[in-house]
Amino acid sequence: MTEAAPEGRRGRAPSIRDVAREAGVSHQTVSRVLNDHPSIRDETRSRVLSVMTRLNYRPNRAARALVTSRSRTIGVLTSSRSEYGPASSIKAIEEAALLEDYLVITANVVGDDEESIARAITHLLDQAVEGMVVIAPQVRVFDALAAMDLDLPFVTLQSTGRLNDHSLSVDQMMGARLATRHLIDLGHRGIYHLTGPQDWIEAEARMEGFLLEMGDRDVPTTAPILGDWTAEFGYYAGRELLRVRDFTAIFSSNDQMALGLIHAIRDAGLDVPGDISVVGFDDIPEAAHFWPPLTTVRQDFAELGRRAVSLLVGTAAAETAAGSEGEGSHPGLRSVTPELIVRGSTARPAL
Amino acid sequence: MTEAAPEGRRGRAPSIRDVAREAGVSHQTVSRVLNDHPSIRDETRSRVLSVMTRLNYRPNRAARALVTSRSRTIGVLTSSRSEYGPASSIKAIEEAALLEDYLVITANVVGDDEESIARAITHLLDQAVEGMVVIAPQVRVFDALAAMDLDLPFVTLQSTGRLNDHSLSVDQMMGARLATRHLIDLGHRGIYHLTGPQDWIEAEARMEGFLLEMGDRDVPTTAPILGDWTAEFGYYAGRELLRVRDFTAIFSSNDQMALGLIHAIRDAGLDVPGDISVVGFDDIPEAAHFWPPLTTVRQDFAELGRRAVSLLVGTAAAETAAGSEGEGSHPGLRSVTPELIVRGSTARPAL
DNA sequence: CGCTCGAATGTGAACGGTCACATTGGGGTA
DNA sequence: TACCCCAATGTGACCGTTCACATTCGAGCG
Repeated sequence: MTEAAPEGRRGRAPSIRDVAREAGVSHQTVSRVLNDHPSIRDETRSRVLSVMTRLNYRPNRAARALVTSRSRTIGVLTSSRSEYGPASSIKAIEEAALLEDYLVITANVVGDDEESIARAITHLLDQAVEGMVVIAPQVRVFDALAAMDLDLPFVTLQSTGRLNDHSLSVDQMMGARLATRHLIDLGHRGIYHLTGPQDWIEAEARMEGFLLEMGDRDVPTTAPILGDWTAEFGYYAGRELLRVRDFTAIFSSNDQMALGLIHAIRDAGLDVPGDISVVGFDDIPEAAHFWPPLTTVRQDFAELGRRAVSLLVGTAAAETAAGSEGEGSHPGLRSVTPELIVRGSTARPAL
Repeated sequence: MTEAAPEGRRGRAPSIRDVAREAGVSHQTVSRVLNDHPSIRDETRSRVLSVMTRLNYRPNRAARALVTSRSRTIGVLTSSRSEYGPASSIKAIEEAALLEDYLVITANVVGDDEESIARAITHLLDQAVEGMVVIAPQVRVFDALAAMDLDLPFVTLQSTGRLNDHSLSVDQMMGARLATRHLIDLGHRGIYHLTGPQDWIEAEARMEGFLLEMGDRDVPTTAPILGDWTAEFGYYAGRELLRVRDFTAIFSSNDQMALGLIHAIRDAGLDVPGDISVVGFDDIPEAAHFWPPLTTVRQDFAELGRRAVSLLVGTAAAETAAGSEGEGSHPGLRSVTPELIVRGSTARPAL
């Protein structure tokens, strides 16, 4: 009566056995074609392949994962996913992973408490990821990661003195030095630095670069101002700073805060760069059209993402193949050099 | 000799049967605990649960997907993934999906040719997604989707006259009308509109809103200028436009282009809003700190993402439960009202 | 000419869950 | 008291793939 189904099982997608039957071979032969095993006659292979396309066959990833216990999945752990930098890196990660036939899933750290960090990590673990890319570079995330002592390979896109087995980064310190050097070279001596949140590793690195460069050039250093990456904060920080005008330049840890700063400076009736020079960090696409166009440090987020994947996939492959080894491998791969982009927001200080 | 493994199988994660053995129940009972089946004695349940935590048991998603043939995965199809709007929506989608215990994977459409669109869709299909959210709202993507006539539920985050079964959107047309109305109310009559790429559905909707409002108010319309969403384009468009100064206001289809426009206007020695008023669209976080702060239309990207998930998960559930039904359901859910944010980039026209 | 070997293919058992269908053992009811 | 029912649990098959181990067959060789 109700045994309608014209062929195959009720709505189920065609399986390897359906293909096998149609092609007149065993299911194992089909499997071999899928994994291009060497000893398959060309004629057999093409016959199987043609049946596959005819039936619109798609290998079932779940079944494969089940038996191989490999998910071919990379997890990305991130906070601030919608910001330009992370978003660009994620995009690159996905594209690179796709080429290696890996799947990418991301988990957001919503708060910065232990629990939400753990929840995000757990989410990734539930998907049986084979490796992780950490873009949310709060120190706390690393602590959580360490505490769970899972033996997953992971890579962070931020430099960190502490965990340099895993780190891969734009040389933040160098970038900060470039920015600072530029200001000093222009003749500035009263220079403030607006940092990112203090538990962000990259914020720390930029601050360190700033302080080192100031020290090297014997410019008296000022206390860094702890920011939170937002334009909003930059604006208020600028207002505070301007109450005592003991500076002629500011190096902001990212472009958004620089934008806020410029806004505040202009609100105070002053000119950028006439009265005060501002340097940002990141080179977001809008930076070239700020008023004035922003001098900033460009980082190649996409490159970072691509390298993260190659490192991770490489590691995974190596681990499968042989015992663990080659920590210091990929020497040139680990650091990407940032670039100073000079635009209109910096000039020699007024006398 | 080599039968080392202290307990359990070689390195494999604990399975439902391991838990069962330890708890002295059958594997099926463990399964029932996992799916919280009603008829399980409290004592049994808690015993099983405690074994689970002790063994650090994690259900194997692949196995579950295999037998149920449900992946609990939502696919997001996107281009321009790193821009603020899409990125915000994606973030919200992920958070909402997580609550429903769904996994989110995204696929980027890299070019806009048929092939890369097909590749992205195929990628999602390979993961056996149960539904799709389309954020790359090029008309072409829909054509491709229609051409493959898969019976997946999908939702687009952009309004479209054509596919309104699936659409869910900020009322783009209304937003555009609000922006345009604001300019007209201020007294502007020479108003240009800078659109997004012509095959973007939302660009089209905004353009339509603009034209309708202009018509309603009997303001002579001008030919829209086809843009590409970038600040760069806004800049060059501004330069071109300024060669013939037959306007006093511009409504830009997004904030980035508005930024470029302002840059061009200022380069030409003119003032915003003194000489020319500019309105944007999106209200990206930086917009409040542009110089001048940008008048724009805010859309709630996150809300959109959340609703997309609830719609999709709802559909999936409904489809499983009963026959197809309720197309027009969720009446208020389908449209999110945008809001005009008036800041400093608009003013009455100079005489 | 019989034997070994390897290329090409087949067979059956996993993998870790869920599903459909038993199987128990009281408690309420006729 | 016999019966039925339901709550609580168990049993075995199955999902679609890969893995380990056959099997077949012709070529090369002593």
